[in-house]
Amino acid sequence: MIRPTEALRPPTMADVAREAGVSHQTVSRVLSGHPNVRATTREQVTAAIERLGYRRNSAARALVTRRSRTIGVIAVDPTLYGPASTLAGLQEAARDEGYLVSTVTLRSGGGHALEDALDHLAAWGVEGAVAITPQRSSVQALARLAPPFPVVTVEGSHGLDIPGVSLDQELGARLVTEHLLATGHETVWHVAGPEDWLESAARTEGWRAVLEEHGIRPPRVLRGDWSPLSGYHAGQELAGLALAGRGAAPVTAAFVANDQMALGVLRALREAGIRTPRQVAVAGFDDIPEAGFFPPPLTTVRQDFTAIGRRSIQLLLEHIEGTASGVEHIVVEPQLIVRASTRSQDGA
Amino acid sequence: MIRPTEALRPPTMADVAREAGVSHQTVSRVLSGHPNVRATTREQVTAAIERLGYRRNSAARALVTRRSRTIGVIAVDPTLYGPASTLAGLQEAARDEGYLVSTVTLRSGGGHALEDALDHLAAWGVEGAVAITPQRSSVQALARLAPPFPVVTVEGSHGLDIPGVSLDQELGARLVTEHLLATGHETVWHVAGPEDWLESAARTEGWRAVLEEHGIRPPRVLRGDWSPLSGYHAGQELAGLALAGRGAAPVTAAFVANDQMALGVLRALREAGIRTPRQVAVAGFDDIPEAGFFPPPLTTVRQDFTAIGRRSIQLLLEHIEGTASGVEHIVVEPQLIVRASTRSQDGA
DNA sequence: CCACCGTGTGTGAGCGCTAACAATCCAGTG
DNA sequence: CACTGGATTGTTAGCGCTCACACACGGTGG
Repeated sequence: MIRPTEALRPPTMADVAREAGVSHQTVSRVLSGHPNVRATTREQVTAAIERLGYRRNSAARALVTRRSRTIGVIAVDPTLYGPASTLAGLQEAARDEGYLVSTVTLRSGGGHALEDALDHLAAWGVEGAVAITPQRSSVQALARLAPPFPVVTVEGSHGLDIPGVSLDQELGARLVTEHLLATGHETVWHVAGPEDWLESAARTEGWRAVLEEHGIRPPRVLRGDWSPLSGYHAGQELAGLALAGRGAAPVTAAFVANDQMALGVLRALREAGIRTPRQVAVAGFDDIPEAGFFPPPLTTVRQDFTAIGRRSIQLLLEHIEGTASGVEHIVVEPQLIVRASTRSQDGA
Repeated sequence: MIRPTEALRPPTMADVAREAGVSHQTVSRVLSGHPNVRATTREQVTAAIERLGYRRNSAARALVTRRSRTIGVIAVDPTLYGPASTLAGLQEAARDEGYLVSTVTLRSGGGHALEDALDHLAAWGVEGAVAITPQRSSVQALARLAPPFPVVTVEGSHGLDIPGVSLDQELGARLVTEHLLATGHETVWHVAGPEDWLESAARTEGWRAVLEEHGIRPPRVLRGDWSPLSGYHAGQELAGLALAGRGAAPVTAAFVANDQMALGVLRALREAGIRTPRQVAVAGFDDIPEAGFFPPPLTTVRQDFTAIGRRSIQLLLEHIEGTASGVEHIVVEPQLIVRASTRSQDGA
């Protein structure tokens, strides 16, 4: 049965010292791998530790060293695939570095919630924090708050004076858009994410830039909230435009800002009797595990979330150790994954 | 710019005491809401705290109170929708109770990884932990390990001597199976999850029980690994059976153990030219956000992950406070969500 | 008028650890 | 053979906080 060990208080360093017949300082030295300890002494101490089941008290250590060896993570919606994957990458990286990761999830993205979260982390003495705050408002709040420890952002440092790691969203969007144009489409429609999200803005920007470079006037941007339902609504609108004939730009290709919305778009098109990719090609962003099994399998942009997590921990540690070189922005490259939803264009 | 405050060490309680012209103990009393402090004194102290930007040092507090006010969470694959949602629920609940949540993710589910994770948490002095370890092997390892703090499981306490919270998986499976039979199917096929997962076993059990209660001999169980791809393979097998004609039990309905695999099954059926639900009805489990937009929208079982998270924190705190009444198993009820993938059976 | 009590406040000890310094030992050196 | 210096170990002083206790004060009751 799993219970706390008897109310006996756990052994202290002094207990180990007594058991091993040395001073507590020697125990401390053994534990921290100090070189100047005779091998035999070291063994005695190790044996005593083993025998007593001793474990260093992290609170006492933190008190005297002023280092909690804990870092905080602030995540907005860890239910979404992206944040969840980043989180997982972060955890692993931090643990490898000997840090404990404490996570705080934000109910809403509001500036006040973020302040509370930072407070919560500060109260527990984290040495630094990673903020997975892809909303513009959150990042601005972060820049304003100036917490008592270094903060690194994930997907949020654009143009602000905060170090961070992000995927090259714009490049991802460019890859998709170029791909669609190369497949023979006259133009590419776009279903964007929420306006407040930096990722969303960057994706829209990449899409727009490519079209303009090709001398194409970008069609009106449709907008969703990342959810499949919002994609569905956008899809209905696209379907209407596609069927209405050539009012404006022809609807033969759409770049949807994430895979979940793309699923909704696909559904709406199908319901309207529009075939994908024959009549309208659709591409997404994220490469969620389901994407390869959508009807049809979705062309999308893969993000290396593990790398992002790892890099951000690395960057944060540099700031904690004070070895950071200014305000750095690390950019991770995305990868285009071409699947059936954009293949074999009708008129190509 | 976000940086640690100057190398000046942060103010201590003694600083506040001096500033307010009282003793450090009075400051402590104010901070912990002790009643016997004169109102004017309290105000002076509060003002001094404000002025200095003072903050209690949690390490010092933890050292003397022997309470870290931190709880650990061990999660297996926080990328999956279920664990991620549970995690989110946990976080919120814990924070409301004034606890910090430290998460450790398990690379693999192996017993050794779990031991490492517990060690990691123990090293930081968590007061208790929630283990989201839906695999049988993990739970068994947990039962064997007996860590120095209370542990509560989520989806893992079945039959073992560990308190825990779980969804009534069996009931969920029963609801689905009953629903499919009620729609007129002669029998229901089943695509199970990995054998090692308790959730998978319970779902299979519920399905089997219902069939047997109806005097139906359960068909052979197909098995996947929760991924869409494995569902796709299972779907191909089902499609083969469906088209081969009536060798054994007719394939007109399938209960797939999670939504992601169900997506794969749907795809395989579609590719084989089998219509859903007209020829084969399909139901899933989890109600991931995408489920309502599958082709066709998926009948599934919804789990209230937030409730599960909340209840498990509650249970854990009871064990930490010592007010727990034995080894309790809390069961949360699932909800059947009927959508198009099982509606309008051909022969009904 | 003094023992008694409750309220408000201060004092001292110590939580378990690390860092700085002091002490000891022993080999090598002039 | 005292003398130096590195290796090894011990001693002491806190880190910042809470707990237990002591103390001061005014009001009661006998």
